[in-house]
Amino acid sequence: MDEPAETQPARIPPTVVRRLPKYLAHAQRLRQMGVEWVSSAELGEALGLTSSTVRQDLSHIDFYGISKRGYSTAGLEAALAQTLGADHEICCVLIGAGNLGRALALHEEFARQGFRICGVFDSSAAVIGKRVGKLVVQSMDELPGMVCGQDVDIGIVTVPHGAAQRVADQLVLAGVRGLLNLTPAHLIVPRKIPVVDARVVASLRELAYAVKINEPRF
Amino acid sequence: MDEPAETQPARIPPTVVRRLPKYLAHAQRLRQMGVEWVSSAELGEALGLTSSTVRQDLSHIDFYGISKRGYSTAGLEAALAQTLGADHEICCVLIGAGNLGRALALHEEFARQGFRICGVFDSSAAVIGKRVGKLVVQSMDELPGMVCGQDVDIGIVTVPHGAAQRVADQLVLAGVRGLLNLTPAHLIVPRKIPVVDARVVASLRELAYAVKINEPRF
DNA sequence: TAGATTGTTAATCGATTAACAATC
DNA sequence: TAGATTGTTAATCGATTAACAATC
Repeated sequence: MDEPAETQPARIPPTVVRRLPKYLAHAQRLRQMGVEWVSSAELGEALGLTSSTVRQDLSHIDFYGISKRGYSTAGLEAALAQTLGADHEICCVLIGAGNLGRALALHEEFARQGFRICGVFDSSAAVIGKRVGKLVVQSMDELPGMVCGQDVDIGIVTVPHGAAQRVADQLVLAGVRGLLNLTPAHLIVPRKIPVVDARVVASLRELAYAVKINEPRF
Repeated sequence: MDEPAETQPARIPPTVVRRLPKYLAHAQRLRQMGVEWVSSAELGEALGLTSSTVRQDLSHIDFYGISKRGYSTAGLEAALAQTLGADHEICCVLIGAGNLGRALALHEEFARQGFRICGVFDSSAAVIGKRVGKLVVQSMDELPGMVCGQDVDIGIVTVPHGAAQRVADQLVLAGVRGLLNLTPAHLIVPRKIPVVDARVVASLRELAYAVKINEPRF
């Protein structure tokens, strides 16, 4: 009924949100390397942006630089982690225990970055019951129980194109709050459920086009 | 010295290029399902775009729809494949034979879509010589020979953050024409070499933020 | 023919860059 | 202090949407 009273409810433009993880990764790395301060010009050079874009972007988070010194790497890291919600673990389930799915489940970088895979599911009897690291591939029937029992936030979809929409429906029904889509399909879900696409083949196509434009071979 | 005489040299805006692979995947699928015609409104609905965006996007490729019927799925697929260079095989090398790298090398979808992995490389003696499907992990010393011998277009980088820039330098030196970056690093390369980022962790962060904004839990 | 759907132009919207006063 | 670097406003640039004449 009132105006939003909390600090920082202001929504950050999508294009800026997409860059914030890059600043976070870079700030993390600089701090680990013992660098204490970084300027917008240095950040821009490291990430392929103008210093102007960097300052605009960082003006969206609750953190300020200091004239003549720049940004504290530790402070920047903390503020970005807080804004992005990277300061606590997030629980994910992964659907599709093919090569790609199993590799993602085993990818230590996810756990290091706070994304815990707490379940791997598949519909094929051939893989149900097999181990993937410390987990065992479960049947799709067990999905709803795990999602509501363990407060699962995110579903990662790594199934073939033809199965993708059905799996997305099951995940939404089970109650996940967002989907990471690694399939070629476009997933249709209720408006309240965000979907982020991470399609490697599409990225390869985009790259192949850029390569071709540079100096056509055919 | 002359004006560009070829057809279609006009450069397509980056934002459109990024959507073309989606149209291609969808047109492929529709054709396979036996659907012969599709309207801009249907394409938009299937891919989460307005019909206006669809018509604008398709105006950049050398293909025309027909009033009252829409676009021929087969014609659309062919024109998009031609524009994107998806009508011939592209040879890739993959650097980094960890979980993710091996999974990508084994991912049949790449081959199906015309991206042939013709070499897997790693700098760690522990994995050199091991099999990955039909390939054997090679030492980085053998990279330059393979790239120029086999006309390799694309290098796929799947190594840890700290090794990414060094590997990118080696790939560029060896002569690849574009890089697909799956590491958290931002790669700095000569202006003529396009880089496309496909960072799964960054995508997860973006998603986690969207989820948090929807209904904050913390 | 009448109606639906295209291709394209013009209007709106959003993102990036430039510029500069404030400030450490 | 003088100089460098921020935060922010204004200007530019590009992308999306709306509108509509052309046309099958």
